Amino acid sequence: MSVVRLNEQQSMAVKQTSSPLLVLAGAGSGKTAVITQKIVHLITRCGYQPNQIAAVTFTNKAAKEMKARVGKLLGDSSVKGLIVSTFHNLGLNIIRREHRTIGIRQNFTIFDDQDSLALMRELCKKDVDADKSELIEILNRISAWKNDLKLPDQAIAQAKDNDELLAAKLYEAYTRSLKAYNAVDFDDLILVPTLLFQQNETIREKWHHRIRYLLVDEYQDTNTSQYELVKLLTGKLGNFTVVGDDDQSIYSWRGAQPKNLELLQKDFPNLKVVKLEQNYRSCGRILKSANVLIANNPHLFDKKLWSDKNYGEPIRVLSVKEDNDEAERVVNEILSRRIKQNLKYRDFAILYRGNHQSRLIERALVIKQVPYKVSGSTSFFARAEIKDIMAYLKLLINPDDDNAFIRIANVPRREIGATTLEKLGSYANQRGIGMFAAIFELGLEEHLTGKGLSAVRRFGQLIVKASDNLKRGDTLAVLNELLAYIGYHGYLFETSSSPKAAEYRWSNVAELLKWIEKGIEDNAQAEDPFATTVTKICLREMLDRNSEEESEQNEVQLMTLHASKGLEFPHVYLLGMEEELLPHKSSIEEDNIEEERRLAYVGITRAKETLSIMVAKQRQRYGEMINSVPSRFLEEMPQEDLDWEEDRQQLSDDEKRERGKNNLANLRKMLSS
DNA sequence: TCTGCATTAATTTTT
DNA sequence: TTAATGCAGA
Repeated sequence: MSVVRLNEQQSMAVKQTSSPLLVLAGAGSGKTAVITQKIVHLITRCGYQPNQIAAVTFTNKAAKEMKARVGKLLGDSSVKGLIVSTFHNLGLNIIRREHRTIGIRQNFTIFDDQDSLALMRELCKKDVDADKSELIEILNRISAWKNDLKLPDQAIAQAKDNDELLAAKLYEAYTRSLKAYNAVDFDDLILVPTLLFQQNETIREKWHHRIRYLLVDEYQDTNTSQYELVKLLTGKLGNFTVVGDDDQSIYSWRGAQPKNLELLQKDFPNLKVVKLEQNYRSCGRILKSANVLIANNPHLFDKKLWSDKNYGEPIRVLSVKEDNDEAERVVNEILSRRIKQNLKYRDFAILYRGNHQSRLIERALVIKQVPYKVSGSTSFFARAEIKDIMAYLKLLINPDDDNAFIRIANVPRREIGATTLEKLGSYANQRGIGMFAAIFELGLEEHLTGKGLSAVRRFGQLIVKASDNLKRGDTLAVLNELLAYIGYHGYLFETSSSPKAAEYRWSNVAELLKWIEKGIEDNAQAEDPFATTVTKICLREMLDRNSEEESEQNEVQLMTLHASKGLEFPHVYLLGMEEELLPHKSSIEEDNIEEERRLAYVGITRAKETLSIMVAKQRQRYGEMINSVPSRFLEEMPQEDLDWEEDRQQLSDDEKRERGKNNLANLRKMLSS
């Protein structure tokens, strides 16, 4: 690894440091190698100190991998101070350092979307009658405004209709609540630093000084506020390298603006552009199919990916009767190919459009006792028991977090009902303080009667005591003691449908505690290791923990197409290549086929050696079977490279004849080409 | 205030 | 089909 031969373009990309640089890096063209080599180059050849360089990615996984690679090249000790983090993490660090100027108190909470939803529900409770999907709709609008650097007053002023005006007003209220709770949401992690840099030249200069060179991975995924942050961080000098591929832009729903690639040329006239077009990952046929497919999309930049690897096996299209068969077929395939071709479980990846699709596959894998790993699923954090415990942790760190307070004041039941909370809330509101702080105010006694008051005060003391203990004792011991004291284990048994379910939920809690233990160890040098750990968990930074251990693990990889970006696998199974699934129904309705095509492109280009595409004729949806049609993307792919294979037993004679014809046609095409 | 039953919505992707 | 939500009654 330490001796990496770069091709001409890669080498140009690494050595170009005098002007801003855009690297257009096709799938599998070695962009991570370029970024890591460039960091090395900057440090060893250009006189940069490691702590003057920042490399920004979008996922924790990518950041972790990049850090490990650079560490390997230079030695872990000599990259001290080098920033390799996600956009959100970088923003978090800026907010932490500058919290005073921003007007946020230390130990602020990070709201994940579950928290935001709970808050929005609370805000709507009073006068707006909205169900969950409407709340999410409003939150999405707010998120879009934030990503577009629009503040509440602008949103209100520019509202086009009543719906929008309502959302804009809720945006204002939401922002005020976050402020009061001493909390920020995911979008704020970018928005707040960007606004700060826009408004405060001194601080901007300070960070210019701190970060002299910036590298951005997956640049096509940046949204408006992220691009603005990049510009503010690098200033007019434009000491940056951004790497991106418009064909792999799959996050427009999150505000990503692939046109930021073009904007760069306008904003930085001295921008240099380097294209990486040699693919080192996939065999020729897979690459060709991907190219042919993506040629159906319009392009910002021309790019011709090529490979000098061998052509490889045909791409198999496995057509099965229904989704159950799909799962069974894939698992059987993996089992037999593993034996026949002497492969490891981890050589296989199963990719799909939506998280729910993993369920059937998981079941089949469990039955056949195949070890597997589902990655990128955030469902862990959606679990009630995890949300409960996280709320306790957040409240311990930030007593102003009313959101957390409301969630757990009565969990487990301690006779603090809705009415009591309501009264406490309005009192706190009127006094302009947090609910937790309000508990101890004498004035509260006028608003709450004996029973409610004592229940609330008991709860307050519980938190105060635990918080005091945390300052002294061993964190984990204190947390365990707290859980034992509130009887959370017992509570799970009372509220679960079966003891088995309760045990499972408790094991989730135990898992969370294990993460915290590990986090505290890893961040022992931090000012507040416990708070740091909780923050990292909020940012999902510990989702795929101990990546080194993990790479030793031998498990079939399951993930969504989105989660697969940036990864590669020898053998890939692409599930559900059907209309309404890929492209997804809602994308068809919204006429956003191009992004779905890119998603398919990403999936196909993950494969190094073989690709198998699954198509089911019927699929269960909301409990009833519906017929499905092969995806239009299959038609767009080069037919001579596809090998259709029907499930033999389920073939009618007609279908067999049809298949034969097709195969013959394919064979002819192959011979003639 | 809590429990149990009935009704209904969900399946796009994530830091 | 499953999971979450809402309502009625104790």
